[in-house]
Amino acid sequence: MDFMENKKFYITTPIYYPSDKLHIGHSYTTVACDALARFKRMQGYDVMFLTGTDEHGQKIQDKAAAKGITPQQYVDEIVAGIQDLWKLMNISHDRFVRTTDPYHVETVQKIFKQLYEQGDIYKGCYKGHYCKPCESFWTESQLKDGKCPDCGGDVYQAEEEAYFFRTGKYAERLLKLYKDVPDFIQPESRRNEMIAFINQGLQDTCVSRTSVKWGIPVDFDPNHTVYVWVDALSNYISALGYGNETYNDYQRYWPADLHMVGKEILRFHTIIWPAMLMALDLPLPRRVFGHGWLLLDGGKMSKSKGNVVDPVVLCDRYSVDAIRYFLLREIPFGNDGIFSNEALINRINADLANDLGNLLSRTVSMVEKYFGGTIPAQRAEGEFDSELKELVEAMPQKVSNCMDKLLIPQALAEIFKGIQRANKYIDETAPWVLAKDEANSARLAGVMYNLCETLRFAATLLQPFLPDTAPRMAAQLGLDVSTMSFDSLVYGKVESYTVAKGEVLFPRIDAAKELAELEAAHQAAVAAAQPAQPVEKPAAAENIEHLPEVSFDDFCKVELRVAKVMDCQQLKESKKLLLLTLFDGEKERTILSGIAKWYAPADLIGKNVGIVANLAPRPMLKGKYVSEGMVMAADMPDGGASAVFFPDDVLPGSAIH
RNA sequence: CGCGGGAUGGAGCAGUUCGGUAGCUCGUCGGGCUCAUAACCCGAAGGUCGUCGGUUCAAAUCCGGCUCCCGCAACCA
Repeated sequence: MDFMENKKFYITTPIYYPSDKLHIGHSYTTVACDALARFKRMQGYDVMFLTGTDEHGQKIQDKAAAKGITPQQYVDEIVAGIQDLWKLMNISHDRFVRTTDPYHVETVQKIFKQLYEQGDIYKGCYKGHYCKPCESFWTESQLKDGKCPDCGGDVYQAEEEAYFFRTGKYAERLLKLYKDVPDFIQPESRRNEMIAFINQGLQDTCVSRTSVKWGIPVDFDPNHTVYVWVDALSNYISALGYGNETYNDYQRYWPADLHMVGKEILRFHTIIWPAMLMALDLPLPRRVFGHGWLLLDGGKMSKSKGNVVDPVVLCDRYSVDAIRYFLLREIPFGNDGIFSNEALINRINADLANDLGNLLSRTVSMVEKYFGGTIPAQRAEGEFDSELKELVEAMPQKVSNCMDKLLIPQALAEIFKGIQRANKYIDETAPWVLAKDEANSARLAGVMYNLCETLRFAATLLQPFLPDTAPRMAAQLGLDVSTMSFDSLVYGKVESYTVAKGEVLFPRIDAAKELAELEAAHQAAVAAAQPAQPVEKPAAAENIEHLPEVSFDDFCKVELRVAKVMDCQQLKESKKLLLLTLFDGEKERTILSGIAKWYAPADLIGKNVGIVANLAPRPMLKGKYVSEGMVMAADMPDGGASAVFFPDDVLPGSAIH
């Protein structure tokens, strides 16, 4: 066992972008990493668990400006909230890197300079289109009809001088990497996607901006700031002290054993990041895992469905460990999982309350009742023992194997198999029958001992997943938490137990009542949104983004008019678009509107809607149609749209101001 | 023919590589037990494995056609 001591394990979460509060999805990623980190620590690994925040960029610059504070003030505030959340959720990160930390800045500047000097970064001219929300530059060919291919939002012409990283140069080596190290990208299905992406032709990556002020300056060319990739991805080594003197752990921990990322950023971690490291001639991370997303009931996040997705609210209501358990147990390996209050309550009741909590409760009660709290040394074996014992003894290795393969839900399932087997064992041995005859005392003691051993194994193995609960179990079992290491999982190692009944581990939730309460809260919210007598402050749209002020003259350049929908068709070529024929007071015009998901043609025909009348006509669907304007609609919280209607007595062509 | 994923008892999923009694969790119903958090244990009902056809002694599994759903992409000015 001693030679294990020097093995290290370096695991990272993505660094989160602090433009808004984090949601339950971020919690999922971080909790998964935390469980892995804690598990490895328990196994005696020298663990470095890194998380942090990616704090630069146009979006944050804008948000701060809108609030009238500096970007630094803005991110400081949000980052404090993130750190509070991790504290609440018992995240055991060893280090928290912020890309605004001076040491990180120093490292990024050094890396940038080195790559430039050796020719992997070159200066070019970017004749591109920039999308603010996505913080992305797009080439002409990438643009979709002049729109951002990611979000479909506005892009504006940006002809700026920029530095580029020669990603394309490393295409072959990347493909070879995927081939030589099959585990590099996980789950495996995603590897093929990355290969396909590279085979489409890798373009060089733009790595600087002159238009964004809130970023790390390129020290040898101060007009430029470093753009996201070199800045953000470098956190994984800057936080170890690579390129700076603040830390000195690079030799000890690099390369990373696991970069855990969401599937949406897997590409950057499996292409740009390794390419950068190749250019720097540094070792490559061993594994990048792209996990699935936590989807909400019905596919999309929707407050109207009564889903509470704020992790703080959930933790307050159901306890941190309950949420941790749900996240780790419910999301299948590499796939998306569904979050619903019902599933959450179900999991808590079925697994944590009924199986685990109740097993501890009934075991401790019996030891107190039959033996005054201490199991006597005189113990007899009997029928059913071997099956339970074998299962429990095999548990640590099975759990460990699952964790190595990142099968976290299965790892938990293995532990709960033991718990369920112990519940059955109680039924089989019927201790209450044994207790009736003093002659059975030794056998009864044996049964209690086996139950306590099972619970000890379970508590020990659950520590990484349920860091609050495991010590509470230990306390009731009379165990010292500090002795509960992975190595201590030898059946029979603990000689005896003196238990002490404690409070219920996980109170059972009355599902019907709870769901009714949530529904009531939802109804109340709906009622509040109705125009009550005094208008109450309604729930508001989230993440309101402001645009720069415009002059009245500029506003007048936009021609808003009422038009009547004469005809409307669902297009075969598109699921999202409706083809509208509108009478604008003078003539009929055609507009394609992306509201097909929310309106049937019959909902619209004959109605008066608001349109933007002087928008430049745009060819759509490969030029098959030309859209001459835009139908006004409000964004809905569920991602839908609500069109602007006018009463029938408003005449088509009427101007809107 | 844009790329990919999926369709299995009421719900959520496994099984499909290398054909051969269709399995798990939750829910439902019945029974048992009383140590325990109305918990636990056992049993039952419930599926022509999306559809049509092919190969085969035998197909959820292999082959082909089709339908529907979900991402992404085309695109929601």
